[in-house]
Amino acid sequence: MSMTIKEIAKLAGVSQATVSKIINNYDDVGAKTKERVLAIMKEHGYRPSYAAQSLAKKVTRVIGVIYAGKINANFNHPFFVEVVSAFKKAMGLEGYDLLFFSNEQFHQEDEDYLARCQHYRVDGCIVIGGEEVEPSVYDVDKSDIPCIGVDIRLSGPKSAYIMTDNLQIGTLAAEQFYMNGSRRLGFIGGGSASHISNERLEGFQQTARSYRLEMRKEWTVQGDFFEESGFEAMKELLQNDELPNAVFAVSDLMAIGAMRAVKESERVRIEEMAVIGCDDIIAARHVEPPLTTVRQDKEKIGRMAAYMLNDMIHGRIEGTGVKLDPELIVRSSCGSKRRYVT
Amino acid sequence: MSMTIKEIAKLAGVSQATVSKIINNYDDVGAKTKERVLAIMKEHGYRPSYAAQSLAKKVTRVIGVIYAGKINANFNHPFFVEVVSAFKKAMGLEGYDLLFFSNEQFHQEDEDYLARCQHYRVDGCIVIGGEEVEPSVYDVDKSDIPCIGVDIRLSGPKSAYIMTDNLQIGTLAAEQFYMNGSRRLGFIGGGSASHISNERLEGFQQTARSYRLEMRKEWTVQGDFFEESGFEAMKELLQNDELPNAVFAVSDLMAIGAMRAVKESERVRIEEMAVIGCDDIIAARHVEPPLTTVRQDKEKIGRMAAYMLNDMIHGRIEGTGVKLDPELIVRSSCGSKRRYVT
DNA sequence: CGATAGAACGAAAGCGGTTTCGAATACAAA
DNA sequence: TTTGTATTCGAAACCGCTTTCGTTCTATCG
Repeated sequence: MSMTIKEIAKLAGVSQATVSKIINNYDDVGAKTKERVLAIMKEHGYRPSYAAQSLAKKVTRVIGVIYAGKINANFNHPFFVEVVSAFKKAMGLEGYDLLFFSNEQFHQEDEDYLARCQHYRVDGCIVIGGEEVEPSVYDVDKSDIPCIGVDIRLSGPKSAYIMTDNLQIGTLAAEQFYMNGSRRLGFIGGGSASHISNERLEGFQQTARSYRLEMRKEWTVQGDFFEESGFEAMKELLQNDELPNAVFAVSDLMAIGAMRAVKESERVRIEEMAVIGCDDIIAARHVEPPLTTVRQDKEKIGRMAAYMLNDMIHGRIEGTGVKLDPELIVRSSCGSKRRYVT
Repeated sequence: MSMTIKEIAKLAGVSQATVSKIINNYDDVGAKTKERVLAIMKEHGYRPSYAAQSLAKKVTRVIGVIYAGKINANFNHPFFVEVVSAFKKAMGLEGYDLLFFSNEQFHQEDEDYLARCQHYRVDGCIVIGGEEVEPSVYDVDKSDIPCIGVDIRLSGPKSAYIMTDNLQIGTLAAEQFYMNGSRRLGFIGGGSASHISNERLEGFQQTARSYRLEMRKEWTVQGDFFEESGFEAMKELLQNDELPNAVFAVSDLMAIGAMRAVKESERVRIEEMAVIGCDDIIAARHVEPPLTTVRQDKEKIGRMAAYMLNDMIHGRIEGTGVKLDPELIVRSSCGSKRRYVT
């Protein structure tokens, strides 16, 4: 077992209080005493108990990380990996560690994540993705711990959110199809319960309409943001008598799966089906053909989430919502050099 | 602020002890009392303080996650993402949450990760990758907290490690090159200080030698496991007067970068350069040409790491080392259908 | 009816720290 | 020498919860 502060104190012939002051850099400790105690601490590899400290100080220096919803948030989804990675780095600079809650036995018991956050008394928390249409269990408003949502709209005085502007995402995709000469547009969504997917669809539809591009409802199918679902979705799409000549998938993973389905089908060649994805994950540029995609600045999202959360923790800002601009990355899966038959 | 157990006790007209017993499911509290207290707790959204609990109980139910070394361990490296994801899931099933330590301000202060683990009094910890040749700072042996290393050999009574058999990895790659008809072999490593990279090289060399395949030392270059370094490494390789006709990179990311370099060069076409990677990350099958790779079972590594750690925590096993078998996945970047000129 | 064994509950001593505030000591100025 | 002012230190209360152990109360039995 680890040593306690009391033992160190005894060893050094001083009081607990003095040792504690040394740990916390108080300035009312003599230089020689300090040195001596420090030496003893080092010699015995003493580390103060975090639990005891945070109990006494009422501060944890820990941020809770919550993967919300069943829809699309996931520890190993490339989009979130990048976001969380940037978030982790930025929070680390501020001295925070990250606590990832297990969600495996979550649904057994009727406790929600926020309860876990309260339980741990984390200084703040980040909720990752998964906004669903039905009212969510994340009753953030009642909580008084600072919370930032990524791809999920959290409201309340101590909560904020950040996401890419989803309407714009849809718009950019549709515009590119127009420029590319595609006239018949399909859509692969992330589930009809997913808010962000629906908003992208909305932007996509609006723009398609204004350019007089054709969209049929049988050309709109839903997946779950992951690759396999994109593959299945495209297979389903290819069942139709008449086909679109372009498809926008709301995630690169699904777009990649969709392209695979096209390649495997004998009905249509990949050159005849323009594809646009969303996110610009690393794999996007490596697939064949390289994937045109609506890029989200994952690094920035993570970093800003950290800044905003940090500000909220220190009472510097009130809860707000931020939307970032997406950026179209044109590659040959829907390059402007190619022309498609209308 | 959250309520305390004392307030709940007062509200319910019972003692602290009774409330605590209810929280911890003791069986010496009356049914009616229990019900009443439970109702009050729910009504006020009471959650016991984790810090206070773990201080009193001396148990944390938290596992520390450490990304070790500067070489290759990284939060967003696809290999580790998969491993940690599986680990997280398995530990979650056991009721553990994961604490990710920030390493951003780590090197400023002279404290090592294990100290952080001790500080938090985590029940166990997992150290991810980054084994280096020089003696590491992870003085695990001195620590008494259960530790499992992934891709890093931890020793000591309370520590174990798990990794894929690196010699075999090298062997499989070389054998495939032989079967494929490649006779001149290049190698892209993960840094000469990386143990796992060096072992793969060793297996590769041994097998190459036994098949009498040619390896020149100028055909062996070092990267850092990430894509850009593979790109640079291949560019460097291509400077040579004479070239290999096959290259084994110790990570898929580097292999992908290397293929990109080949494609961009006018000196040699991608069809003339067989490439094998390692890991079998998701992108491997999607690049063009699809990447032949030595697969590591990332899911299994993560899962087994969890089991082993769990066993160690409960004193069921002593520290050991486990090596898993790799598996060759043949795709067209080095498929057996193609033949290379010797 | 008294004795007795459970059942139900509470007092109090930790767990390992922090922090306030007063005491003791040192040193400078008067 | 006396007084005043820093400087250095420690006693003790507290943070919120767990757990032991003893006490009280109730129900059952001879």
